[in-house]
Amino acid sequence: MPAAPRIARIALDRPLDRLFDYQIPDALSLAPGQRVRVPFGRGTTIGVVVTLTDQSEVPANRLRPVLEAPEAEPLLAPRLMQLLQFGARYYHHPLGEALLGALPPALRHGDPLPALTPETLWRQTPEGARALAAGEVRGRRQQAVLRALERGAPALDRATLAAATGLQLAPRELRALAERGWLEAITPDPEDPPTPNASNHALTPDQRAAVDALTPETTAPLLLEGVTGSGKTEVYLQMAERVLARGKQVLFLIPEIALTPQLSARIQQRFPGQVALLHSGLAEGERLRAWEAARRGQRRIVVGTRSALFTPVPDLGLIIVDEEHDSAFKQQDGFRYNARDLAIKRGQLEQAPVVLGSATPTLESLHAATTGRYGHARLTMRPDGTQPPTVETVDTRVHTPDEGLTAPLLDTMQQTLAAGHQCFLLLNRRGFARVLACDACGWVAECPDCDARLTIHAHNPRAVCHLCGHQETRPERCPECGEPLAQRGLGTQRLEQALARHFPNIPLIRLDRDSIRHKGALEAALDRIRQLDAAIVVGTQMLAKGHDFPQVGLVGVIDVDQGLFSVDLRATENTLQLIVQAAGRAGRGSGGGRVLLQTGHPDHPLIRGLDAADYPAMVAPLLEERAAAEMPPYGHLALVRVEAGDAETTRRHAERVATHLRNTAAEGLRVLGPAPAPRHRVNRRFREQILLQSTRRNPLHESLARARQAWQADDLPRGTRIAIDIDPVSLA
DNA sequence: AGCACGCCGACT
DNA sequence: GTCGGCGTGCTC
Repeated sequence: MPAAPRIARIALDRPLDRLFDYQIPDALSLAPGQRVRVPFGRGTTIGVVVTLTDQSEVPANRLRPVLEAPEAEPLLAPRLMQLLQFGARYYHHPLGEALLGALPPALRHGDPLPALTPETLWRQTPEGARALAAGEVRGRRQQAVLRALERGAPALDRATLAAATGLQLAPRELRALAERGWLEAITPDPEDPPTPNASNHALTPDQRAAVDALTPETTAPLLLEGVTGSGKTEVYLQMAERVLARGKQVLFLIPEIALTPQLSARIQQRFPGQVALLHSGLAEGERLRAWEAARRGQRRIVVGTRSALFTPVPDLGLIIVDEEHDSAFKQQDGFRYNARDLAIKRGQLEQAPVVLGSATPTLESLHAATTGRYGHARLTMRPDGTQPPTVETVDTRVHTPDEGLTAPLLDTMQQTLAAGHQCFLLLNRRGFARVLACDACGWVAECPDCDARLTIHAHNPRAVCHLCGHQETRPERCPECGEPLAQRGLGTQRLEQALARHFPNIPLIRLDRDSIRHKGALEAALDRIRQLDAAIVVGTQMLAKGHDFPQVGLVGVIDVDQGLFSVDLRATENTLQLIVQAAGRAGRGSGGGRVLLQTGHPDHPLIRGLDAADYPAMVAPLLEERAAAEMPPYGHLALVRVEAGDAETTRRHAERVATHLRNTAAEGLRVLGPAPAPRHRVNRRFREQILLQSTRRNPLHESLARARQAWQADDLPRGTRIAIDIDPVSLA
C-alpha cells in the first residue's frame, strides 16, 4: 500500500484564486472536505482540504505544517465538495470563499462542533388540561403554550412550540410548567423518530397526482406549478412525509423565513422535533446546533433560506425549492450563486429528486418543463373550491388619479369594505413622497453620493437616500431659484395618509420594509390583518408573498405601468408575477374577489392577456420575445461589472476589459458595452457594466475564465473591482 | 481580504 | 526628531 500523501492543498476564506499547500504532520490524517487550522501570514486561519498530494510547486522548506484538524472527519462530504467546486467554477468565484461560506459562521471562525443533546418534547398532562379549563393558568404565555398542546395534540419540541405560539420561549419557562404538573417532558428515542402529525387534508386529484409524480426513481427535476391557493404546501408536506418514511432527509428551501413565518411554523408542526431551521437571523450558536443536528441526521428536514442548500445531510432524499421564481434565491454579492440552479445540480450529484414550486414560475423553468427537461405537475384548482378573482383595469387616462387613487378604485373599496371585506393596495415604492422638486425651475433633491433622488418619509423630518442611507435636512426652498419646494411622486406612506382621509373610520395597516423593521412587527401586523374584518392594507411587494388572508375582497395595484415599461429585462416578467401573486391574495374566502389594476395602457397585450388561472398561457408572448432576442431561457447572460472610485478610471478599465473580451471572444459570444450601470453612482463609487450574451454556455464561460486570469495578471489599480454575475436576475 | 513594509508630511 | 498617511506586495 502506498504511503499516504503528505501535502494537503487547502482552500482559505480569502478572495484569492488559488489554493495553498501545507505539509501534513505525521500524527494527522486528512481527507478532502476536512476543516483545518493553518498558519497564514503572521496569524492562523481556518481552511478546508481540497486535495491530497505529494507534489507541490512550493519548495518543501517553505511549506508550513497544518496545525490541527478540529474534527477527525470531513464536514463537507465528497458530493458536497463536488457541488461547491462546480459552483465556484460556474460562477467564477474563488473556491475558498465558496467552501468556507458553506459552513456556519461559528465553524468558519474556528469554533468546535457542539455536542448534541436530544431535544426534549413537551406534552400536556391531564392536570394541565384541567387547570387551563378551570382558569387556573394565569400567565398569558403559559396559556398560549398549554393551548398549543391541547387535547391529545402530539408532544412538541421547544422550537415548534415557539413557532406555534409566536413566542420566544426559554427552556426554563417550559420546565416551570412541568414543575407545576401541567406539562410532561419526554425524551425521544433517537432510534425511533417521532411520527409526523397526520394530515387532515384530503388531497384534490391534482394534488394527489403531483405527490405521485415523485417516485424513488424520479431523476428529472419536477416543476410544481400551482395557482395561488391550490395547496402546494400540502403537496410538499406529503412528498416529504414519503421521503422521510423511506429513511431519507429533506432540504426545504424558501426565499425568506422572516416574511413567511406561517410556512415554517406549519412544517414544524407537521414534523415536530424533526425540523432544523436555518437562516441568517439565528444567533451563531443556534445556527451551528441546527446545522450539526442536520449533518448528524438527528433532524430529518432542513428548512432554510438559500445558504441552507449547502447543509451536509447524510441521507438526502428530496430537495424542495418553494417560490422558485423568487429572486432571493440569487445571492447578490460575493459568491453570486442561484440556490435554485445549484439545487438542481445537487440533486443530480446526490441522485435526489428536486421539486421547484411556484404559482408564477420563471420563464427558465417553464421552458424546461415544456421542452421535457423537467417534469411538470399542475395544480389548477383551489381545494376550497373558491374561484380565482377576476382582473379588471381602470384607465388612468380617463380617471385621473389623485394621490394614486382613482374614483373607480375608491368606489370599489367602499363596496368591499361595506361588505365586511378587506382591501389590499399594492404600491411598489416605499416612503412618503418620492421626490422633493421645484416646480419653477425643475430642480430635484438628489443624493450627493449616489445617482438617486432623495425620498421623504412621514415620520422623519429629513430627506433620505434609498441606496446608501444618506440623510440630510429637508430644504424648504429651492437652492437654485428660491421658490418653495413641492413633494412629487407617491410612496406607501403618502398613500396611507390619503387613505386615512378617504376612510377615516377604517383600520389601516401599512406593510413595507420600513414598517416591519422591528422584530416581531411583521407577525403582529399579519395577526392584526387576520383578526380584522373590514380594513385597508397598504404595502409593497411583500404583501404578495404567500400569506393567507381569507377576508381579502379587493386587491388594487396602484401603478402597473411603472413595472411594465422598464428597461430591465425582467421587469415585465416580475410585474406579471407580482400581479398574479397579489391577485392570489384575493378571494380565498367566500365570495370570490376582485383585482383592479390602474394603468394608462389597458389595451397593452400583456394586460389584456392577464389570466391568473393560466400563467403559462399568459407569459407565452414574453417567451416569444425572449426567443427572438436570444435572451434567457434561449440565450445565456453574464454581467461584468467594473467599479472604482472615480468615473474616469471606471470607464477606462471597463473599456479595457470589454476590448479584451472582444478580442478574445470565443465563437458565438456577443460583448455589449461597457455602459454606465443603471445606478451609475452609489456611495461615491462608479459602476460600468458589460453584458455578455451567447446562445451556448461554453463560449461564455471560456471567455470569462480566460479574461479573469488576464486581468488578475496585469494587476488592477487598487480600489478597482471587477465582479462577474452569471445568469443575473436583474440587469440593474 | 488582511497585514506587513515603505517612503513622505505635521506634530511633541 | 517621531507618528501616521495609504501605495505595493505577499500569504503555502
